[in-house]
Amino acid sequence: MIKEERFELIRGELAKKGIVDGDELAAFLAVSRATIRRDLDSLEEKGLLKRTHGGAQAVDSEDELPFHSKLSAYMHEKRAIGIAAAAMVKEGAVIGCTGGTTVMSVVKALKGKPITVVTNAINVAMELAPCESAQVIVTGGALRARSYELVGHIADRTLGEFHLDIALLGVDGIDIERGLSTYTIAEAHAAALYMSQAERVWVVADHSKAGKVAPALIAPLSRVHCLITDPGLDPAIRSQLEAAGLEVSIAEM
Amino acid sequence: MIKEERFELIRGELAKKGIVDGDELAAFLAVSRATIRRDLDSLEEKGLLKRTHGGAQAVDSEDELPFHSKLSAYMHEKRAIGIAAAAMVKEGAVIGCTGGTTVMSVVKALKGKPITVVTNAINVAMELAPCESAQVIVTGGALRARSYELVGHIADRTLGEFHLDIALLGVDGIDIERGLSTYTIAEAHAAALYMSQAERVWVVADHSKAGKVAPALIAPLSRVHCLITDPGLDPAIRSQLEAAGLEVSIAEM
DNA sequence: TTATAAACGATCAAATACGATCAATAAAGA
DNA sequence: TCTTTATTGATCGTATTTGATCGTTTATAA
Repeated sequence: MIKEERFELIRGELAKKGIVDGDELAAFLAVSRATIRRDLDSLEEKGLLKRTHGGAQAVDSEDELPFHSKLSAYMHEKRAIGIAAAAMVKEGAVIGCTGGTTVMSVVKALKGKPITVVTNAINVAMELAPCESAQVIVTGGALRARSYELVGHIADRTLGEFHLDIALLGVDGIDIERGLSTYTIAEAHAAALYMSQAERVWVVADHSKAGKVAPALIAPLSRVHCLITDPGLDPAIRSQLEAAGLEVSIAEM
Repeated sequence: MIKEERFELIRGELAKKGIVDGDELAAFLAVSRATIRRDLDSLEEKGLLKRTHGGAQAVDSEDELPFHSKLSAYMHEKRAIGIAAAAMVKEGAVIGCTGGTTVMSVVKALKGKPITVVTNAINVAMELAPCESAQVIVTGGALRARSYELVGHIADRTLGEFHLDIALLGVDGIDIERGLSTYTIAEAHAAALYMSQAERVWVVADHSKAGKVAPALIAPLSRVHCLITDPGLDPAIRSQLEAAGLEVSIAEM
């Protein structure tokens, strides 16, 4: 095992867990703690992580994309949601992923897990491309301008060929009355299709989406099994959602 | 086993794993470590990998970061080829694109043109995603680890639904006798499929690919209409290719 | 606040890989 | 065939990396 190999594995663990422990890394990579410290120093110098006492933590992805950072709202919340949702995924699961920034957070946290991902979002696929542990299926279809989602009959047909354990949906609105919604018809159609193919439906969204209704309706809340969101969720809305039968999971931050 | 054969195998391992270990390579290729070191030195000089202590790692073909640019193999040539090939594309054309760094250069140069692109490479799709002028169709399929290409029956079926004006192929070998070749069977299969759907077949490759034969054969040269390469092409090989009926286009640099 | 345990940085010895050199072998040409 | 050239494997001293051991600093809890 050469140094660069360790670097890659450390980065993988970091992307998966967000924070890593020096002792765990030393055991995992079968090297001494001194070496781990040196490795973490090197990686920090490259700006790929931030040292902490006892280990290291991932740099916020906003640092990775300096010019996009301000555009992305609730960055910190989405990151926490991603880690929480990823922790709920069992090994070997088949997961269908829509596009959207919150889903991307989950996918980043899923790196390194042995799972199968079916997606119509090419940015999701790009994220998992370097990862050998996950099998990735892309639906194909026409690429929506200025988005990263594939739509049309090719996407629909491919999606129909898979059975999913989990449909992982990012939405723009969650409302007691109107259910799930998003901004475009094409995305709503794709989301509905994921739902119909899946055993369980998970929705990931930061708390700002709760109580909102976007133009394109996807499905009522009765079709959703689990919502993973951040601690900012209004307790009143949470009660309503849970009364409607939703399992609400709050990510730790 | 001759030197070039080892080079190909090393590149194959590198493409597969991203990082290779000197000892493993020595055992795998049944040569001494001294030879491996010399091989890695040669390959680094060509910009095909980056030496490290104990082995080597793949150059990051994705990152166009300035300080990585020098490491990318024949980067200057590929840019010139991309511009030249893009200039030959008429508005409204339907182009099928394989993966590979040279094809990516062409795609970058095609930005802004009103065309339709059909591709099984998600990095090609990502490149064109922000672009509103081009219509992009992604074939779908299983994502190959450490590559960005989609393969399998889904990709094949989708490709079969399109008629292409131009098949734009990036290859790893162009040989008078053996024709076009690449490193993996899956890529070769995809390339052959593009050819069968296309009116005209263009091959883009830097001059180092001329005279080379990679493990997986795609098709004989008689099926190719045009080769776009850089001025480094050996005149003798150029004559042979032209004698074989190929239109050889040399990019200005 | 103080005590304790853990992690840190600095340093050194051992292991490993490196580059340079040379002899042996294989391939190409006179 | 003999010579020339290129390539390989082995050897040497050097440089890098690693693991262990110090004393010191930092986090946690009593």
